[in-house]
Amino acid sequence: MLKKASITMNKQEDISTKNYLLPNFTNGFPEFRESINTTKKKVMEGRNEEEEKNGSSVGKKKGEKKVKRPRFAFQTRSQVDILDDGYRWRKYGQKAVKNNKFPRSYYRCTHEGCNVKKQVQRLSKDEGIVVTTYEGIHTHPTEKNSDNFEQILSQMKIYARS
DNA sequence: CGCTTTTGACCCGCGC
DNA sequence: GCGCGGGTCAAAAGCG
Repeated sequence: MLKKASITMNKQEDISTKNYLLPNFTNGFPEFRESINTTKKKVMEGRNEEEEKNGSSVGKKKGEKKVKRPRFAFQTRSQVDILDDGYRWRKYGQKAVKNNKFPRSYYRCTHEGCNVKKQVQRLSKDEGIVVTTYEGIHTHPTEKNSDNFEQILSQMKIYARS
């Protein structure tokens, strides 16, 4: 309901988020980078690998091909959950987590063959902190170039690459 | 009208 | 084996 409209209206917030994000990437927050390495290491170890579901009905879950699906998590200071990164996301689930009173939302990229998923969670401690976790790499170009968020995505792709 | 969101049910891995 | 926590499905509602 108040998703992209809010983002558009809260453009200022997005700018703040950007300014908050980019220095983390370039200058490097120790915790941040460590988190990235941890995530990447886990992915490299193959701890978490998922099968790509593709054109089959229910019931086929295990024993399929294992696709390395790099995950990347970062947190932003924003009052809006959804950050418009130029891709189109379809929400497919929402679940409440144990330690946080705010639910976690699950999104999936609406593109044929693009199995990128994203989950957004807001911390109950700080309402202004939103944790966004990307999973997978987009295999299609960005539709919009509305924001400089594309650069951030590029950074994320670089980190998630290998 | 075609799409996304909503929301409860289902499923799965894991710990007890 | 059962319950719990977390992730996904799918049917129906909602909205441009």
